Amino acid sequence: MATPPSDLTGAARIRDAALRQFAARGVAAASIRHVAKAAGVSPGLVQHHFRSKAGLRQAVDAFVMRRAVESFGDLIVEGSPEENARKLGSRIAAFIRANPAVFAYIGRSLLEADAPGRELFDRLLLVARAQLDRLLAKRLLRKELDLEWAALHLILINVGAFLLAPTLERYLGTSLLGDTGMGRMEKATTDLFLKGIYRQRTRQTPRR
Amino acid sequence: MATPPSDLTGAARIRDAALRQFAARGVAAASIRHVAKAAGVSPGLVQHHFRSKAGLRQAVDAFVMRRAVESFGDLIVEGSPEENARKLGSRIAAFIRANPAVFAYIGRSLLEADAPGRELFDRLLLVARAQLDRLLAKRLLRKELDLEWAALHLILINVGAFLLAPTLERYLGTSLLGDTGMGRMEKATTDLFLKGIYRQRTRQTPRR
DNA sequence: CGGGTGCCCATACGATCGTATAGGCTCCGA
DNA sequence: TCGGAGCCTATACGATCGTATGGGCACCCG
Repeated sequence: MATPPSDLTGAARIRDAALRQFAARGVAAASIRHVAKAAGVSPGLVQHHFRSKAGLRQAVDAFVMRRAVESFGDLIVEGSPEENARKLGSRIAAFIRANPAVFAYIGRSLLEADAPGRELFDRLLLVARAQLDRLLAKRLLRKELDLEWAALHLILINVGAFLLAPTLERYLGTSLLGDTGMGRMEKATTDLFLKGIYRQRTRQTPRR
Repeated sequence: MATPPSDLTGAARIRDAALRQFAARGVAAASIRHVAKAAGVSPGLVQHHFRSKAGLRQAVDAFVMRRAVESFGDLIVEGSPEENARKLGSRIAAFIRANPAVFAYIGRSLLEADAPGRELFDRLLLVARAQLDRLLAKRLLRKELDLEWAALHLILINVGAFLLAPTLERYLGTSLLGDTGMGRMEKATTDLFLKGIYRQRTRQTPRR
């Protein structure tokens, strides 16, 4: 109501409402009329600014990608594996905390394996792969690591957690977004990537 | 056309078609008319056997639950962490290979956090937790491991992979269900749980 | 032989979807 | 002053959804 400054007028308000509706209901289930009502405008205005529903989704995708790139584009690599793992983990956690709707939308979008969802996935994967490549260049990764699957694991765990957030929260008893819930997930996931789940063996590492 | 034997007449054929359609498109997006066409019957017959779409979903849920329980109830634990990780991985892989549609539907169902989805999740989690508890009793797990999140990680990676299967397959270039695709995912995931992704440090690991 | 009980199909109804179209309001420059 | 451009609303159309209803056809028991 308080007419937030510049950006949040007109199309931007619709775009934000669409992001939230898409994330909450899924792109297919969120109708233009829903989005319009959530944004407090008429359905016709949605078509006016974005030609069609596909156009609206394109705008949302572009917005999401902008946020993702500016949040993960500048990760630096230095120090021990432990430092890096924790840094990556806390960076992801911070992004989720700051952009919960954006993150939820990413998960939804990947589900619908249509063209926009695929492109979003490709670009997300590029970010993950870039980070892994930097770690690889610093020789911080296991030698036989399957790089492609490692990137997928990163995405699956984080995105998956938010796709199933309502279910997970019921199980864990706390909000996934809260400080305690987020911290716990961050630590568990970081430890998984760092050490796996099994007891450390006195490595003789018998090379296959 | 070839009039499949006994079970696959009438309602069963509709139920199977519904399972596949629900898994592929999501429950909301798969219409009764789609299901009917996939089953080769008229839309009216679907209502006749299952009163409504909710009734149809109930039938599918019951069928899926039966399959899941009979497939994971008897996991045994023995041997080294490596053995156990590989055994668990291959068991999951075998189930997925044998029941791809069932597994995909489970993922979809978890997404919709309604009552059937929640119950499915609870029972799935029970299986994962039971397996971890058995590993714990054998002292095969890291001491400070977050057991609840470890179970979630197991589910997230496997379920998530299949939720995003079409997208992943395009990226990996092979079918997730094929021998090569499945084997690669199995190995990568097992290795993640076994060793994480980072280079093994020259562990001084002073006992425990 | 006659009537009922399961399968199965065809049609219809109201709601909601995406989209097209036309009309108002405001504001600014010629 | 006035006319066009940009934002916004209202209404209408065809398609598709879930569901209700009624009618055929086969088979079986009286």
